[in-house]
Amino acid sequence: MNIFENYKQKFIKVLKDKNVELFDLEDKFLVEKPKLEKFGDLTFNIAMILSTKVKKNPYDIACQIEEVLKKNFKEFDQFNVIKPGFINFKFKKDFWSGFLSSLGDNYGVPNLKRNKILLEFVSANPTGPLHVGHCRGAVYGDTLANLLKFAGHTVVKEYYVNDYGNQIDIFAKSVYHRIKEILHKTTFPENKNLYPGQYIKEIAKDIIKEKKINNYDNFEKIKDLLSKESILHAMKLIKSNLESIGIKHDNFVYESNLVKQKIIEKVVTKLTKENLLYDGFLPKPKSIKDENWVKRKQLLFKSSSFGDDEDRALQKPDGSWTYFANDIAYHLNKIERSFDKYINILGADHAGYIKRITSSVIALQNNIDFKCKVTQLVKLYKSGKPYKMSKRAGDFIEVKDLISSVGSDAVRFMMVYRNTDSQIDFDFDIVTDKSKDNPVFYVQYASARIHSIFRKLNKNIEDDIKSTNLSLLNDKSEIDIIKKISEWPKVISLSVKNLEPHRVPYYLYELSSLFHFYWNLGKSNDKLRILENNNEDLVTARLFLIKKIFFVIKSGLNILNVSIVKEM
RNA sequence: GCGCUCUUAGCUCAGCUGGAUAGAGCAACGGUUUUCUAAACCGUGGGUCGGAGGUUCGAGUCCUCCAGAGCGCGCCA
Repeated sequence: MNIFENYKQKFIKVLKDKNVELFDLEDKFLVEKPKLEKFGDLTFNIAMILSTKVKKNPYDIACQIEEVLKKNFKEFDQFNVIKPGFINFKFKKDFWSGFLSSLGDNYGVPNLKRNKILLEFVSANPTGPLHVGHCRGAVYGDTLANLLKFAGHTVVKEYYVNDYGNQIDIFAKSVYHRIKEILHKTTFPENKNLYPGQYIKEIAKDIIKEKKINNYDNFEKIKDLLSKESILHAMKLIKSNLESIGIKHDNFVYESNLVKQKIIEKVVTKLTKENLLYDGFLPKPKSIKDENWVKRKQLLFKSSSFGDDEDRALQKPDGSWTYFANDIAYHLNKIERSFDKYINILGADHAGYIKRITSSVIALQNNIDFKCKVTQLVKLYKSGKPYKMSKRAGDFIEVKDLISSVGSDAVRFMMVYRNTDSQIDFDFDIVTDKSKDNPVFYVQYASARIHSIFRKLNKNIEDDIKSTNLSLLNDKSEIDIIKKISEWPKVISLSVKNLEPHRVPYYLYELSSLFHFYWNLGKSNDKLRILENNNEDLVTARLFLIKKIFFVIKSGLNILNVSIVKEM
C-alpha cells in the first residue's frame, strides 16, 4: 500500500462526494511527506493547485478543504493549514503499528497497468569484448528490467547485434592477419585500418584450433566463413563479460538476419506509401574536411518532418542500404512483435542518433510509446590518473577484469547509484577499498546485523512472526523506521515512472542508516536494545520490525541484483 | 557553426517534476564500545544552487540569453 497515493485518492473521493469543484486537476494534486517533521506526516498541495483556477488565495481554499476533510477522517489527530496553503495531517500514534502489520508479500509493487515492454540495451558491436564504457548501460538496463518486472510488467531484454557492414570486414581482416601471423610468421600490418587488440590474437588462436578453415592463403575466399566464426567468438566474449555482472539477455537479434529477411524493403514500401521518401542531396557534413566532397543523389527519409535536424540517407549512392536503414528495419521488426512500450538504452556517444531513430519509429507507427535513455560516460580513474579504454589501442579494461578486482556487487551498486544524466567518476582504488566509501557494504551490513539477531535466537528470519502487540513500537526511532518503510512504494513508482532506478540504492542507504542508528541506541539505553530480555512481547514486536526492514532491503537488493549478505 | 547532456558544500552527488528554513556521503575537527557485529553511531563547521534577465502567489526545478565542461554532428557502424 502506497499511503501517499492511497490518501490522495481518499481525499479526492471525499471532496467529490461533497461537491467540491476540482476542475479535472487531480493529476497535479500531490500527497507527500512534508519537508519538515514538525509539519506532520502527510501534506496535501491541492489548495495551491486550485488557486490557479479559482482566483482565490490558496490559504483560504486550504482552510475550506481542511474543514471538509476534518469531518471525514478519524485516523488523524492533527490538521493544520500553513502559510501558502499546505494542508498538513498527523496520524494518531496507533496508525503506524497498524500500517506495519498490514504489509504483505508484494509490498512496494505499484498498482499500475501491466505492460509488455521491449528493452534494448548494450548492443555493442560484435568485434571484441565488453569494456568498462559499456558497463554502465549494461547495468542500468538490467536493473531497469528488474525494476519494471518488480512493478509487474513483462520485460524482454534484447541485444541487437550489428554483424553486418564495414566494421565486420575490418574485424575479420584483423583476425585474418593475426592468424597469418601465427601460422605463417607474417607481420601484423601496423598502418592499415585494423583492430590491433590482444583479444584478436585469442580469437585467432581459437579459430585455428577449431580447424573449420584449413587454407588461409586467400582472404576473399574465406571471408564469409571467417567473419561468421569471428563474430561467434566475439559474441562469446561479450556474453561471458555480461555474465560476470549477472546479465543475461532474453533475445539476440542479428542485423544480418534482418537483411536476409528483406525487412528494409518492407519499410521502403511502407514509407513510400506515406510519401516520406525521396531522391535528393545532402549537404556536406561539418566533420568532413575533404575539399573534393561532391553532393550525390540518394534515397532520403524525411526525418526532419518528425523533429530531426535534417533528412537522412537510407541508401548509399551505390545503392546499398545505410546502417540507419537497417536500424529502421530492426525497429519495424520490433513493432511487428507488438509491445506496449519500447525502451532503448544508448551510450552518450550515440545520443546524437536519437532524433533520427525516434522520427523513423513515429513514421512507422503513430502514437507509439518509444523512449531512448542515454547513459553518460564513466570516467575511470586509478591512483588519481585517468584510465584510457580505447579499442584502437587494444589495451582497454574488460568488464570481467573490473569485476574480478572489485566485485559484481560494488560495480552494480555504483553504476546505478547515480542519475544516468550525470557522468560518473569511477575510481578503482576507492571501490576496491571494501570498507569506507562503499555504500553497498553499508546496506549489506544492515542486513548482516539483522540476521545476527535472528541467529542469536536460533530463529529463521523467513519464519512467520505472530506479533499481536506492535503498538509497543512507540519509540521515535521505531516510528521513524516505519515511516521510512512507508516511503518504499513511492520510491518504486517514481523510479518506474521516470525509468530512474538510482532512487532504489539511495533509499536503501537511507533505510539502512535509520537501522544502524536504531541499533546503536541500544548501546546507551538498555530499554532500546532489540533483544530487551525483560519484555517478550516487545522483543517479538521488534523482531517483526527488523524483519520488515530486511524484507524491503531484500526487495531492493534483488532489483539491483546485488547479493544479500547474512554475515560479514 | 549546430544538436544532446551537465554545472547544487572543499570533493562525489540527491533533491519526490513548481512549494515550506536546499539535503546526504566523503574529507576536516570533536565525541561514543564490560552488554544484540565500532565495516557502526552522535555532534560541529561548511551554500549567491555557474551568471544575468523573465514567467507567478512561489523557481535549484519552467523560458530566453551568456559562460564553462562532456558527448556527438557520413554516403561509417
